[in-house]
Parts: sequence; structure tokens; C-alpha cells
Amino acid sequence: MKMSKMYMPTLREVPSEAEIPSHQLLLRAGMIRKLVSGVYSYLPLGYRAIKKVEKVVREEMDRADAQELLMSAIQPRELWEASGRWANFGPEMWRLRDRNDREFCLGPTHEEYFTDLIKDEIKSYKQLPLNIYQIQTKYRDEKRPRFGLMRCREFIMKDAYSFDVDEEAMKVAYENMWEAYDRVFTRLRLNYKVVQGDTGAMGGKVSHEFMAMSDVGEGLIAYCKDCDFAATDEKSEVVYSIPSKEEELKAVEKVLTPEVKTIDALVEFFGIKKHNFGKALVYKASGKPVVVVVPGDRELNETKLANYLKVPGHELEMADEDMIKDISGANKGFTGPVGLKKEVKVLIDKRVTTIKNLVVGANETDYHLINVNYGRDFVAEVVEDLLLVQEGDSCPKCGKELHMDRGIEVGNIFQLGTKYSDSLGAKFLDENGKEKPFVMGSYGIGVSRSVAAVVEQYHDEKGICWPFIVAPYHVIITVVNSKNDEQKNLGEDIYRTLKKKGIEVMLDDRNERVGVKFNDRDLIGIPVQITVGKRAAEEIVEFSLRKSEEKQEVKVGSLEELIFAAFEEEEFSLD
RNA sequence: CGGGGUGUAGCGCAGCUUGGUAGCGCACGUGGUUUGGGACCAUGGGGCCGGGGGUUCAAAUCCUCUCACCCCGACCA
Repeated sequence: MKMSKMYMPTLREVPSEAEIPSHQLLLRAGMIRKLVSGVYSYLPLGYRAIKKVEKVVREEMDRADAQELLMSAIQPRELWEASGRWANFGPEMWRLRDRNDREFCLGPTHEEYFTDLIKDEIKSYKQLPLNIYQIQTKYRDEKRPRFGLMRCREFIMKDAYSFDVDEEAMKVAYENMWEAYDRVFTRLRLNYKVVQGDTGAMGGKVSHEFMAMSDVGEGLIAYCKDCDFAATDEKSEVVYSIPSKEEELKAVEKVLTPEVKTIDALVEFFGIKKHNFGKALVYKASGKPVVVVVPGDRELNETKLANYLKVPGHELEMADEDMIKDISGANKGFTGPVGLKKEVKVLIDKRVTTIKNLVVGANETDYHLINVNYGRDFVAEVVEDLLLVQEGDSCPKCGKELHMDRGIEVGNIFQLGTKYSDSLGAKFLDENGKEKPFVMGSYGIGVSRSVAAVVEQYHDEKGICWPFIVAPYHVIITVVNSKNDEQKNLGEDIYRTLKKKGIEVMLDDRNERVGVKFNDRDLIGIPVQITVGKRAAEEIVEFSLRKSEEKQEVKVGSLEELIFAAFEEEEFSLD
């Protein structure tokens, strides 16, 4: 494409709304534009990058025997009522009504719809396994969209669904998708980790997330360098024990602790370690109060709490001061498991039961109790693990130290089981003529988010440095002086020649100063840069790669070889 | 949803404290000179100062309501 004709509105300055590199660069490079918060347009260059990702995804899905189709983004309420998710999905679901007041949503995901689609057509085990997918825009009315393409309210996703005869066959499909995902993200040249994930609102038990490593990633993961353990912070099992004190159980005492409300303040006041305190948190789960006690030095994992209580995540929130006062009889900061004013559910992380002579809130403003012991002074529902993992915990698999890192969730795979086939009545006949529900899996890839992830991993201070596989174009030819006929003609010659070989080429024939052209090409990040300048008459041009600073003067005739060598280096090939 | 911040030309911003009818840089149009890392000269176009209401002779500026956007938190398939 000749750049004199392109719609590529690059910006010199960073729009003030953008915070992270991918957001700033995609805006500046004229690849995306925002319509409203969390809703973007993909401009020609950006859309080409999107299509490149889609292409890789398609190729690998097709290779894995998944079949592409396309469903509507609009889904009727009834479908979601059947699975119970119309109520459970919460405010993130984008709901709308038609002229007859019939209710719909814009699909945030498509489990129900896919299940409904196949249930009347697939009636025999002989028709299984089946794996179907689509690439489509998804809608989630996020509370807080941010970071450009990273967290949008409308985004492009590939979603696949597998249908199998039993658990075992479903696991085969799951492995198959896992491998396909490995190929996708490897081809996209992303540095990523596969981690265990929480299944959340999707249902099912087992899930994995594909995380592109990045400091600006919103996902926190815990992983082990000595074995292959890796999990999201929400999911990660916490293996940690409290240093036990060999001491006698002492008698409970009430101590005046005015204005000492936080754990840090208590540590100072009592002069003992954080883990000798029991931190009592009051939550509201689907409107009902729950008191949760965790060791004073640890954070509660709300996902684990929601899962344990079997309430949707969005229905779990911290109680307000009024509710705290109502159940404990004291101001916030003095809640404890002993002597609550109201009958409420009290949960306790198992590790708290091992702490001797615990310090807890007295449920009386300005007082704490010391020397409280589980079993002797109070009992509660003991939960195996309600804690949030932290750096330095022991690896649940091998016992070595865990590390924490950040990642962008670009893919996830779920073993759904029969949640949707059961609720939607999707059954087939097995070889004994017996009706059985499909055993399902679902598999997502954030296409637009993957583009952002690639930019996060491939950029420098000048702009984006696309790998060939996602680059909007492979080569950019810069004509230094567009009014110089020799340069202009040679540029066009090279442009035509390379295009004939199937190479995607941009020709910067704009009547701009060379500095503008150089800066733009660095910004938009086309991997191969060819500069046609002073020595055009000798058929000598400059060849350079965006990712390195090196430039070399070469004869026009050797360009093709150099380009293919650069492809080779990234294991990239044209179709 | 809680806390904080910002809305003035396409982008980045000043003006607001102390009211007098809008300005700078970049971008854009035209003419010219330039052309190896974001040129220069001349000239020109573009604003319901986010929106409503109020105070005032007079509001970008003061008051009030509202909307949008951004950040932190909460939430997250």
C-alpha cells in the first residue's frame, strides 16, 4: 500500500488518557481509536494486526479439528435463564430489549447458545467428539474498562466449545486445545505461562489460563522455579504454616486498646508478631453477613471465600460499618470470633486454629481479647484454605519457594463437565441406547487483547516492534525525497517487485520530511525497513530491521534474500 | 460502587484564584523555499470553553445540578 493513500493518523503526542505502552502506542500509531470508554475502532493498520492474530488462531484451531462457524452476538434471555446465569452473571451482562419488550443480552460468552445449537442435531455418540468455534465480538459491561485493548467492554474473542461422550474423552479434547493454544501463542512469539485458573462464573472444576508475561498485566500469578507449578493468585493453594510457639494456654483477658484498629497498630501496641492476631473480616454474601477469621499477617482470598460459600463473586462484598456494628456491637476494627452479638456464620482459616493465645477483637469498641484459643474459647466452621498466596509461600507441589509475577490473560481453557448440557437438556444416546448429557469444555482466546500483549512485549522507546507474524505489513520502503525521481522510481520498483513475491509492503511516498517518515515507521513498527536515498542511482539502498539498530547498504538485487533470511530467523513464512 | 482528578480547536495545554465575551504549540488549507531523523517564511480556516439551570449589566471564570473521561480501590469469565 502506498502511504500517500493510507488512513494512518499517527500522533506526535501521547493522548493523556493512555497509561500503558500498548495503549499509548496503538493510539499514537493510528491503529485504534476510542469511541467511548472500553469501546474501540480498529483502524486499517490495527485491524491488519488483528486479522493476523485471527489467522494464526484459525489455522491452529482448524489443525486441531475444530470447525469455525459464526453465531449472533444477540442472545435471548430464556437461554440464560435455563443455565441460571441470567441472574448469576451480574451487572457485567449487557442487557437490552426489543420493541416488544423481549429481553436479550449481548453475548459475554456463548456456552448456552452453542449447547442449544447442537442439542437437537447431535443425537448419537457416533457424531462425537465435536469441537466448534467462532471469532466474534464479545460484550462485557466491565465496571472499569482500562488500558486500551487490555480490558474492553467490546472485544474480539475466539471461543470454542467441545462436546464429548464422557469425562475422559473431554479431557482428550482439553489436552488437544491446550496444545493448539501452545502453538498459537508460540507462533505469536509471546512469552507466556500456562497457569491453573479459577473457574468462576463459567462453572466446571479444572481450568488453565494462558498468561502473557508483562508488568502491566492485570493477572497475578504464583509459580515455582523448581517444578511446573503455576496458578493465578485467586486459585493458588496456600501452603504456609504459622511458627508455633511452645507455650501454655493462658487465661483470656480483655485489654483496653483505644483507637488501635489495624493489625499494624496492634503489633505496635502489643509488641508481638502479626501472625499472633486473628483478623476478623465481615463480608456480605448475597446480602447475608459472614465473619471470616484469617491469620493477622495474611490476606483473605475472596475468590476462595465466594467459592466456599457458593455465591457469585459479584454478590460478595465487604460489609459496611452499620452491618459490622449490628453483628459485633462494636465499631469497625474490634470485631472478633468470641461474643458476637448476633448469630452469624463464622468461618475460620484452618491455620488460625493452630495459633496459641491469639489476640482478637473483643466485639466491644476499644477492646481486644488476648490469650484466646480455638476450641477452648470459641468454635467456628473451619475452612482448609481461605488465604491469598504471597511471594515466599511454599510450592504446593514440590515445597520450594513460590514467586509472584504479572501476566495478561490471553487465553483460557475450561473443563465444564455437564453444567450446560444438564441445564439445557442437551443429551445424546450412547452405544447402549442410554441418554447421556454431553460433557463439555470451553476455550477462549482474547484476539484483540493478544494484539495488546504483543505490543507490550515488543516495543521500545520509539514505538512498536512487531514480529512478522502479527505485523500489519512485513516491509516498509521509505523514499527519502519523494520529489527526486530516481529515488521515487527505484522505491516503486522495489515495491512492485516485493509485492509480486507475496510480501506485504508499504511504500512511504508521502511528501514529508525524512524525519517524519523515519519516526512514523519506527512508531508503527514494520519489521523490515528499506531506505531509498542518496545512492538510488547506483541501485544501492539501506536495509535495516526495526528490532535492531544496524543498517547496511545493499544492492537492490539482494533485498529479497535479506528479507527471507529475516523471516527465517523468526520461523515465519509466507503462505 | 467508594475515593481522587480532568473536561477550553484533531492532539497536548494556558486562561479560571481577582468575571469584561478565548489563546499558545503541534496538526490542517493556500503560496513559496526546503528534503538522510518530527523544516522555514507568509497567509488562512477551525471553538454553543462537556451539558442544563442560576447569580450578574456582563460568566470559560462564581454557585448548583448533571454527563463524560482518567487514576486508585473494589470487581473480573
